[in-house]
Amino acid sequence: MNQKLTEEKQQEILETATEEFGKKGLAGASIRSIAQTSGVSVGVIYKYYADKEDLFNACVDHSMECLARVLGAAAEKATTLSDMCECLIRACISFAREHEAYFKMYHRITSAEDIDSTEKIAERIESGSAGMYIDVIKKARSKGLIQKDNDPAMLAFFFDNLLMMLHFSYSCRYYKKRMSIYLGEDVDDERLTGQMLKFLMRGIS
Amino acid sequence: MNQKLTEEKQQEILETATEEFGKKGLAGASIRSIAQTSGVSVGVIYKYYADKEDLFNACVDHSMECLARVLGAAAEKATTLSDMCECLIRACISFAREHEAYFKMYHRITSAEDIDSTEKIAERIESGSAGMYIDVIKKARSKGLIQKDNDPAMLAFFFDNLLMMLHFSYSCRYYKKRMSIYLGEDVDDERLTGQMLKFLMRGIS
Amino acid sequence: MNQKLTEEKQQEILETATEEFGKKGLAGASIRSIAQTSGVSVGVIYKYYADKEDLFNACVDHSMECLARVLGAAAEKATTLSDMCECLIRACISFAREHEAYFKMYHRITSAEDIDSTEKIAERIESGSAGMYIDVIKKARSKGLIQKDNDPAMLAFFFDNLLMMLHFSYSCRYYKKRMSIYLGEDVDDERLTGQMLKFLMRGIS
Amino acid sequence: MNQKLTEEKQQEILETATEEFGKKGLAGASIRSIAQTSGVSVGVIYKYYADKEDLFNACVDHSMECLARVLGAAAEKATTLSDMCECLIRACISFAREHEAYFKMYHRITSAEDIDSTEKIAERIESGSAGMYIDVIKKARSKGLIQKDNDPAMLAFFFDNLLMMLHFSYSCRYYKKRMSIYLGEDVDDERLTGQMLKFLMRGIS
DNA sequence: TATGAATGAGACTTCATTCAT
DNA sequence: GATGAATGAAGTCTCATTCAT
Repeated sequence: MNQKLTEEKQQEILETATEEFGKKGLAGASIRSIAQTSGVSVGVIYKYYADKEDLFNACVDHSMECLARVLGAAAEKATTLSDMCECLIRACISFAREHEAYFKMYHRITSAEDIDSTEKIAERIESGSAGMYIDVIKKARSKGLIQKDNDPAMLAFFFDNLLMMLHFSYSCRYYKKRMSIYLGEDVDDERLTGQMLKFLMRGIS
Repeated sequence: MNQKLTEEKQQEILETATEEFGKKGLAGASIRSIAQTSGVSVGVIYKYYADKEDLFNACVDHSMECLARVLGAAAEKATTLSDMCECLIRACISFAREHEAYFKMYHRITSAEDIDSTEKIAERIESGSAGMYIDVIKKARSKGLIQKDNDPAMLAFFFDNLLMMLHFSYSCRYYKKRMSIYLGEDVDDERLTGQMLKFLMRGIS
Repeated sequence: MNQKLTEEKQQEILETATEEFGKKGLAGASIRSIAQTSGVSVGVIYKYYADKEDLFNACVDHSMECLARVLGAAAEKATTLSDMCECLIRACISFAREHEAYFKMYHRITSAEDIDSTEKIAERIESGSAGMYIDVIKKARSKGLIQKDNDPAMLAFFFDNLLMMLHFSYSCRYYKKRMSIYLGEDVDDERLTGQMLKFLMRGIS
Repeated sequence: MNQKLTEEKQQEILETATEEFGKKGLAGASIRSIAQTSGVSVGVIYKYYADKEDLFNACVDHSMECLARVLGAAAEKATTLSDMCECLIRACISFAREHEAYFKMYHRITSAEDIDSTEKIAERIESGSAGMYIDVIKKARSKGLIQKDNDPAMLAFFFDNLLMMLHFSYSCRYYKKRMSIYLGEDVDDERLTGQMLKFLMRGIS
């Protein structure tokens, strides 16, 4: 079996690791467990990644790329502010449902308190969407759709805050439970989308 | 050095542990490090807490009690919906600034994916505020301040979502950085409070 | 309660400790547990005994004194060899039944492999009975009750070996079970005494 | 140094551990010390054994197998009762001299007072020889070599008791010293064998 | 090149012993 | 003198990382 790792195997390692890190965090995850679940030897992981943290970072990158791709696509195909919001909400919900692991990973990143690169990672992940949201809102404001006394950056911030809580609510155990406390056990996605959209659009404009 | 532990020393252990757990999580934190930072021996921690997890839980309880006390007080002294929102926002910001550790701890709780008690903890922590927010909003709706087609539970959910992101933005490294990307390096609390209040009140009513 | 320990309390500590050491051995026993069971503080034990080993030794001494007293008394009141054997067998059985702890302690002593004083303790404990048994047998031999080609020391050795196995069989878990494998669950002491006496007397003479 | 453990190294661990457990007991023995003495890392021991107790049990099994093999062989090649006794005595002495550690281990087992499996272990170890000895004696009795008023089980019990004391006297420190008190410093094995055989055969028949 | 056994630092935890009260 | 909380060395065990095969 001394064959080079296939591309798929590498992906599998990454997915498995993302799952494990998302579930147990950097400290709690076990390299051996990741290797076993992926069906590779421990050694091979160290051929591709310098150490545990390196693998963790790779998982972060992988998750964030996927996430950005999906949300970016959702935002692009929209024409109006309202449209964009709706697309993003829907994308969030369906993607979070399907790819819990990525959002769990995202949540892990947000709790990295003792890693030096936290700020750099935040910069890398958040700048894009922040800029985009602010731009869209600025344009809407210049069109008179938004009152002048509202700060576009603030609005974008609040908007993204709601979006973040939304995807965590659909992917992380604690937030799932919390949502069920507020909205009951079986949330009607369609209804939630409608209510959130209304809340958002009223809040922005 | 065999002096009985003073009440303060016990508090110090709890605070130090909260800090460490907030920073590194349950798995990443080290009892020895907590003991050293608190200036006590390792053994004494096991006099007061059965094991690492027990200490972790004590930190959770301690943090959540403080948090509930402060936010509860803020909510109680308000009379109108708008008042309550403002008080809560202000309380959030000032408390998060002063007690980062408690909110970091809160954030740790929300990332517990592999602990069976996660749902129970969520229940314990979130039920109170959820009920209260929903009640207040229901009353406002029955007074005609809120349109009938809005679901009070949804509104409360969105409201609390914004509040959560607010305190994390003032206490957790990642979220701090993220806020600065949106709002610049030195956020004007007063201005943020005003903008958020407006956003919120428009969204709700 | 700052009163001097009564004589009874001291005895209680000794008995409790003997029980614990007999059950768990020197390494496995816990000073705190002994203190708690005796109803005294840990500190007081260290007033009377320098350390754990010192307490262990005191328990050894205590057990061996009791044992020697009982067996000595049994041997003394006998006049003939056969009489002495019977008295010793009976004393062994009844004493082992009533004072398991002392014999467990005895068994612990025999398994002390890494203590320097093992040989000294053996000397102290075994010399007396060895001398006595050999003397009695020598006398019997000079009376012509025993054939000349038998070595009194050897006979005494075999005799005491059987006696040791007898008391362990009545006090230690392993040996109890072992005896039940040979003799069935409920051993008839009277019958055992009779058979052993016959075996012994035949063997000796 | 990351060489795969050879079969011999594994045996060495087992032997070293047997030695250490025999000397200090389960509680007193140290895994680290066993590892060091064996010249392996601590971790490797946990590769082969789940925990300390598992290693202890492996040592018990190993010792008992060896012991059973040797004594079994000794018993088998004998044809008469007297022959068997002589063979067993000789096997006991020479094996105990050469493999003190196994008998120390045996002695440890007999002092396990607080382990629930004590009875099961006793069953496993003692049943075989008990059955065999009783059988042999029954046959001898049916041939008229033994008087009818003797209980074969009792005789077998006394016989094995003497055998046990014999091997402990040749392997355990305390019993070694005790034997020297009875028989002098340098015991003549040949003479002891002869005397014991006579004592035994007289006692039985 | 892939493997996975071996390594050993370091984690949690216990408990004999001390000593301020 | 008695107490029992505090100490901290030492134990068991885990797991990231290495490296001979």
